[in-house]
Amino acid sequence: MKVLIAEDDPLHRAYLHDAVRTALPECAQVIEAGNGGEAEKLARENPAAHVVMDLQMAPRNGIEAARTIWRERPATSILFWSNYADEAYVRGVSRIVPDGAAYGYVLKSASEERLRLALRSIFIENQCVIDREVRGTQAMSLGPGGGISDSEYDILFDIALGLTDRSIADRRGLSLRSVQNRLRQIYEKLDLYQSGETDEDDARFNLRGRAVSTAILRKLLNYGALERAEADLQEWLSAQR
Amino acid sequence: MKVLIAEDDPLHRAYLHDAVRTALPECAQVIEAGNGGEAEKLARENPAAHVVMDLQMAPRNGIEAARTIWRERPATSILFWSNYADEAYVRGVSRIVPDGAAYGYVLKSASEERLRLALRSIFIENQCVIDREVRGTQAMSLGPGGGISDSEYDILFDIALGLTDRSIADRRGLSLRSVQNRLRQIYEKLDLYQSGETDEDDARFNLRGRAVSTAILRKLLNYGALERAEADLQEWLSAQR
DNA sequence: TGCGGCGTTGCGGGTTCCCGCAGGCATTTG
DNA sequence: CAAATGCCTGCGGGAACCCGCAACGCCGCA
Repeated sequence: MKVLIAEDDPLHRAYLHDAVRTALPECAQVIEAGNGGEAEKLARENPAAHVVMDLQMAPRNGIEAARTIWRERPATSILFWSNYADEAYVRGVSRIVPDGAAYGYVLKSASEERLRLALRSIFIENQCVIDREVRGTQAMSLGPGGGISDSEYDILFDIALGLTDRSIADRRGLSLRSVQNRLRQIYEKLDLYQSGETDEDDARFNLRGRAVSTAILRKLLNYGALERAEADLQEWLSAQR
Repeated sequence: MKVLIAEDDPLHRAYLHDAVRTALPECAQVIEAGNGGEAEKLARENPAAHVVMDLQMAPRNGIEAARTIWRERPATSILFWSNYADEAYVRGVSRIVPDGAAYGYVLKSASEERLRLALRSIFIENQCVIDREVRGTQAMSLGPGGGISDSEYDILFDIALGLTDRSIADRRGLSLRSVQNRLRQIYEKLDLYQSGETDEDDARFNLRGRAVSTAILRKLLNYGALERAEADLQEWLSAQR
């Protein structure tokens, strides 16, 4: 058994290396990568390796790396090891995991015990392991209240990227009016209709912009997700002309 | 001499503790805090302590903690130790440092040698030390090209928060038209007028939203900065009625 | 004293955004 | 089959946004 570690912080990398060694004595080799690009290369060279992946790395982050690894080898087991349980990360991961692949999501704040347990569950038992707090944010996004559907999520990205209603309609294959309806639903779910509606001096906020800022503050959006969305957008733009 | 360490990651905290011990043998006591709130409390209890501060912490980040510490003791020496040289962080720090205070900004990716040197320079020689890459982003923001002035920066936050032109005018004490002029300058400096102006099919982008997304992608804005801006905004809103 | 640059403000317009209203189509339910 | 529900679409209008143009005050400079 081989394990590939992708993590840019040397301290955390060493810690991980140690945890893998003690949790998986049957592991013959531990390979280390310092960013997403390296991880993809090393995964290609070691086709049987399991992967432990940090999410925030530069210049190529964990989600992009995982996407290309899974594209080449859909059966790979990947354990994501992240600082945060933000919805943007959780959605980003759950949206790229192939059917049948085993994966896990544990927080860096978890105890070493939990980390070791997750390593064994995923790489030996081939079982999915999701950290408790992460499940919490997952449940919240599926609940009836603030739950934003996938299609709404897409359009949230579009306005976060600064696209026009017209462009969104083109891109998503909808009419202009439908885009606006979806926007309205998003505003609704983001609770933008309850601030400053005391008497008549509303109009404090531009709904479009306010949606983006509250999405960021609620961690539905973050830098990495926006970066990926921007890359997709550029790709679509150049395919357009 | 006492040194207060504020850093939420245990691994990094231990590393820092070690570095302080070896760089400053004359240091009698090293105090550790796990987040910004703790740091403020411990700084209050140890009025003579120098401070080493991580920027990204939860629930209270390094900039807020530094702000209150400096408000109570403007002469405190603070060394910021951060993962990133983003303009949002650099501006956030340089905007709160009091006159005459010694401070430093060192990246976590710097060698331990550099870290030790910075520790001695700031806490013993009372000298400012700014990491090379950080100076780079500082210079870029002051240069003639993409340099965004402070007043423009304020308004960039306002649109990122989703405020209306009218509200921005009220808040900043400007006329509506002046706000729009400043917005135009921001769009100019963000290079929003060069994408998709090939023939006539422009209008791909909503300038207002596009400004926010490119500001985030260029790291002029980030979560922490937006969070602080939102808090300021709420304060102003409640002072308004 | 006069001149030119800079920032601010007002006016008017074209465009986009936000939304109420109503009609069309598919699926579900009694 | 009829009614109901949900989603998409078009129309129209009021508000906000983006901007060209022009006037005014302020400051530095010859």
